[in-house]
Amino acid sequence: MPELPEVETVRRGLAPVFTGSGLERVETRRGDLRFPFPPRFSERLAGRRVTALGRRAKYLVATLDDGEALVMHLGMSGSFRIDAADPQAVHHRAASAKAAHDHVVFHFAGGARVTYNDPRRFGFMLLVPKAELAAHRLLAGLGVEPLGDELTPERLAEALRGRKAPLKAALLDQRIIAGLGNIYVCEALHRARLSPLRAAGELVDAKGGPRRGLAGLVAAIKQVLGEAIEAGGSSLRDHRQTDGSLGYFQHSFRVYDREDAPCPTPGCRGHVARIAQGGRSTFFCRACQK
DNA sequence: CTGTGTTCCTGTTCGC
DNA sequence: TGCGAACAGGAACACA
Repeated sequence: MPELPEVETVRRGLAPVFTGSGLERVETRRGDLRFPFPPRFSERLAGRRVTALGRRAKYLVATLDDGEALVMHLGMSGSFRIDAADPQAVHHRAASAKAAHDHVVFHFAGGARVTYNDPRRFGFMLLVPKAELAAHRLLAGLGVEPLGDELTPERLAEALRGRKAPLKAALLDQRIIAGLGNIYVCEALHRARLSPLRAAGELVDAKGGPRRGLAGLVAAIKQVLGEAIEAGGSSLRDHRQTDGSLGYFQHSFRVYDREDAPCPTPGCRGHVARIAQGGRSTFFCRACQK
């Protein structure tokens, strides 16, 4: 379930392993995921050390000691599994492993392994020279990171000015805010009490500044992502979990996948509706989201 | 430039 | 129980 909080959770879980020992060997079990693997992928990684594991939007970026960067995207169904060098962990893994869609295995010098599994193969891996990262076609157009200081009501107003697309579509657009997906857009709009159907530009005043409501949206986005990361972090502490996709936060969804449930907004008597926007499900409350 | 629809792929769930 | 249809967390790309 890789939106920003899930990718960040994965990053935190993988970082100690990736930056611990050098890469001894990397196996690919097929020639491509969404895209073909880069030429000589395994050879270019073997013997390298990962100096840092970062994240940009929903991309994981492993910086290598030779000036390249391994960029990884989980698509819709990608997940990583850690098999520690610890024999007990290996033993447990043997009982629960399902290797059907294991496409890449990273073998580290200390004996640890990290396996990338992706049934739908919408994920991909790239090798990009560090100096060209910012200009890479997949990363160059990305909008602001929603966590941290860059995302402000003023900045968002600038990006939404004149937009006729519905708020739902605008927030899913990675060129505006980088890292939101279907779940967290629904959740943030509900918390901000804004309708996903509203034209995005309506939240911007004539001078291009933020209207009332935009500050609330920014706060809701940061809040829901922050809470999700906290919850995801607590579930990833258990590395024996074979499927990195469960996270405790799914139990905290207020509207996502809750069609017909009573609206959780205090005092609201509405129910969660489900509509399609751009071919994807939107969950919201018509009564309190305006 | 902006907005919308299609497409990649497999697994799971739902209605008959 | 079986079986086809609908749907799933993303986003590049084509096109009006």
